[in-house]
Amino acid sequence: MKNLEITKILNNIADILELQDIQFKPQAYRKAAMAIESLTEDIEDIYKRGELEEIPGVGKHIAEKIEEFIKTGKLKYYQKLKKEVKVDIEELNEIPFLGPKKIKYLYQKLKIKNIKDLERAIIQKKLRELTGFGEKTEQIILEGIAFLKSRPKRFLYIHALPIVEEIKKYFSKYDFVKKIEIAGSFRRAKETIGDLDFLVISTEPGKVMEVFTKMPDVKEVLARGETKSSVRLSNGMQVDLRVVKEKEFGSALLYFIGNKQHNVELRKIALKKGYTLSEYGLFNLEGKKWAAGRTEEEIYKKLGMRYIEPELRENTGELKASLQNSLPKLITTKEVNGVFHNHTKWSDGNNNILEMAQKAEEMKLKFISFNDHFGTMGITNPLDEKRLKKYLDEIEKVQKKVGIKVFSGVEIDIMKNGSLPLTRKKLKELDVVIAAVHTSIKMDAKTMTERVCKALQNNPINILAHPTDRLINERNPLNINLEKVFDTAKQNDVYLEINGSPKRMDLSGEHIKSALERRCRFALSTDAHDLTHLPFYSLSINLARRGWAEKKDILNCWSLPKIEKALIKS
DNA sequence: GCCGTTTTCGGCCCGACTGTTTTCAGTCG
Repeated sequence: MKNLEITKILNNIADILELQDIQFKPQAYRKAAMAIESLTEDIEDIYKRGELEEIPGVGKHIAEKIEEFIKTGKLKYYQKLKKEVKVDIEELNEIPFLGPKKIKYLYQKLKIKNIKDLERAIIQKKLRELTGFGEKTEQIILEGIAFLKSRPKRFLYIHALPIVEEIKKYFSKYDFVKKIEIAGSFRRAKETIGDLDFLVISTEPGKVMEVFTKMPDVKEVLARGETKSSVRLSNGMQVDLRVVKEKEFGSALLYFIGNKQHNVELRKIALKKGYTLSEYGLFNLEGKKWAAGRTEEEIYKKLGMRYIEPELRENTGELKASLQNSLPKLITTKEVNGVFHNHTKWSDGNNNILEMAQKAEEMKLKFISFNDHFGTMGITNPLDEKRLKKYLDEIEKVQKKVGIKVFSGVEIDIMKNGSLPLTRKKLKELDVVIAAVHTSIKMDAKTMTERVCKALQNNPINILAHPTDRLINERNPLNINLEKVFDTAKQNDVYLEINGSPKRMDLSGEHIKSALERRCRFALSTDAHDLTHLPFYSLSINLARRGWAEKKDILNCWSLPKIEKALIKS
């Protein structure tokens, strides 16, 4: 899978071209890079079908370059460019507030090629002698380098959630704050969050800036203006806040929620319809007369579009769907009747079956499914055939004590050769069979794909758990051909798990969308190992929404009789 | 370098903040 390598190379080319003052080409390369990054399919497969130029932003020339890289593993054009510029643009461009213009100037004047050269020059106080640079710039760059060296990885959504709540609460006590709303990738419910973007309505922006930069958890004020400021919290998270007028709130929300590509395309649609769109509103091209901006709905409507939910704003077809009134009706928490894939003390969970079931009932769910480990992974205290029988007995007892449906089941290991460590007959006695790869995770894509597909074909499996097995910031996804797995799952009536465990978040929204296009169906799960993990199903709902899934696509949203019927394997 | 229901040529989203200037260029989102 060369998608990420190609993405990186195209972005690097864009950086170099920008350094060379070349107009518009950098944008073209970046646009193509972004499209390739968000592909869920292996770009080599697309190339083999001769469909590279179907990728938006990829034309004849970039397609040729991708082809060369796929065939030879190299790209002569890129190597030529790298020789021309001589500087380590990749590294230097990562430093905040240092862009192509300054990098170029620093090379011309001081022959600075990398971070090491740059640090040395600053220590020798050489930068401040250059026009356009001063002491302050030296300091900012030094801090940028320090930040880069110690920077945290992207934050998990679940880690950002309490911070968002706290900041909202903090502002609610000031009467000069009429409204505060979170935007950015958090609002789009991405699995990981780079920084937080807040939007405030107030007629006294000065006061808002004052209390924002003085929040108790602020470690550093990165920028402070009249209507816009940025701070860094003590945990390293950056928070941006902007104050707007009531009339601008909708347009500002659109702008701040993004994503960038969605905004760019939306602005183009506005231009085509005779408007210009910015964070200050929608204006008629002629006369610059204000046309809309109070709410997002109003702006979309004026452009002849349906409202697009933030989770869909990734420029992956939502704009077209909105124009054509064919947007999906996204699922809501209310529509989810229960959760699959929960662990108890019988394997590696912290609570017993009754406690978990009672908690689910308290949460007003209509069912819970227990799927303790079965197999070979010793560390999880897995069930064996002897304990399985007692486990099932206890589930039966708990069923009599609670007012919700309790499904029995296991999470069973898919062995290295694609077999399962329990017979077909025994598996069919369970309500819900969840299968997953847990061991021998370092396999080449072909072997891994065959392993998983074989398991799905030969066993009565209901749900394939965490299909990529990634752990955010900790473990890369499996080498696996997901498209093939999706097709095999579809053919064998296996539901794909949408695992809401914060570090897993697997499948991702992008993958769900791709699986949906292959007519797959899904099961939401918490992968709870503790009572307190049960609410994680809301994270799986985020993923389902980002993946365009509707009620009809999600097993958990159906009626109990329909679910029971769907779980019976022939 | 890409793209097309005004187009195969001539456009390509738009504005705030900062440091270093004395009106602006660079960077960021």
